Amino acid sequence: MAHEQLTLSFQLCFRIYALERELMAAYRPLLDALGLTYPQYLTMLYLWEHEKGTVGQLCSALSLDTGTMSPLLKRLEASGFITRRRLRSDERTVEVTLTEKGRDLEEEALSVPERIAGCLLTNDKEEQGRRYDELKQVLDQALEQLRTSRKAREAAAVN
Amino acid sequence: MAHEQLTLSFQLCFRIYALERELMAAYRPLLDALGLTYPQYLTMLYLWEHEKGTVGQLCSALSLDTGTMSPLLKRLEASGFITRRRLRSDERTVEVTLTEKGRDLEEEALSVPERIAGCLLTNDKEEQGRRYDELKQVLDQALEQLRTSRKAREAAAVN
DNA sequence: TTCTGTTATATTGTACGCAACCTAGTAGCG
DNA sequence: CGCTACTAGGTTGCGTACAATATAACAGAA
Repeated sequence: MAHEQLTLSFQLCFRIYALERELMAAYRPLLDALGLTYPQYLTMLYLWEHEKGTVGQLCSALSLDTGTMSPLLKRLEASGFITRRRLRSDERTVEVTLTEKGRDLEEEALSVPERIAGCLLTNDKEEQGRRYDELKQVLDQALEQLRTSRKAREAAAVN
Repeated sequence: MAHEQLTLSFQLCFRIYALERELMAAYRPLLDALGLTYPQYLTMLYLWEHEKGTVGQLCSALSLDTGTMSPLLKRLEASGFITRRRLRSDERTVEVTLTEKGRDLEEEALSVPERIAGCLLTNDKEEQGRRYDELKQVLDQALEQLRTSRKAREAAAVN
């Protein structure tokens, strides 16, 4: 029966789709308090670690298109967390830098990861470790598999 | 160090976020051929199984807002896959039904799940079973955990 | 130097996803 | 019947995502 075929991969894919949205719902109240969205938060995490970066580096770090990143950075700039300026050495590339306000935000964001870990894993600190490893490994396998087959598709499309 | 704290839950969350987009990228070429997006495909899956349903039932089945579902259904109607009409018994509720064209689409969509399974898991049929169970279980645990803590948050917000 | 191809980013258009709000229809109660 | 509360969907506004296209700057060859 057709529905047998459906259930296997459908069950996984729908769970991944649902999990992502449920996770965003967990982040939302925490990030709202900081005035950030999740992709903006990821951008700030990158900048808190590296202090600055080009648009291309940010796109590649978050696997995002310039069509997503470009307006996102404009909004972060409008919020006063970053500044953007073209490099004199190469006027094509735009360098993003933290402002004082952006740097200060890191302190407020310090509690976010732990609070999310509580939502996503469990409150039992001991159990957290086990689940963390398991989840991470399984997610990595799936990601790796998808990326591999995407590359295969893209290579095939050229021929 | 702050980055120790960050890495734990960040590593998981970013993987979930990335995995969802990578999965959508795998579906995209397959669904493009059918003239569907992934949420539209999920809607059609529901209708292929149940033949019809109210907007509320679809929202609840896919965990989507009316703000998402309502325009999505309009687009499916514009594509000729479904029709919408208000029930005479209760003029508030809108019933969605497959058209002939919508029903016919199921046949074309039959190969999608298997092809996705190949991208997401592996081509080795035997290995697929193991990975499937593992992934499903881990995703369910995470989903369950997030939903539980969301309900706790919402209950706390009332008080 | 000029032409050509490439690179880095920006813009446009379409479709989610969700919060907040709106509206019409229904139900219950006096 | 008239009032109120509730329910089912729809609308608006904002922020992603991403394909497709555009633009300006750079780099290398003729």
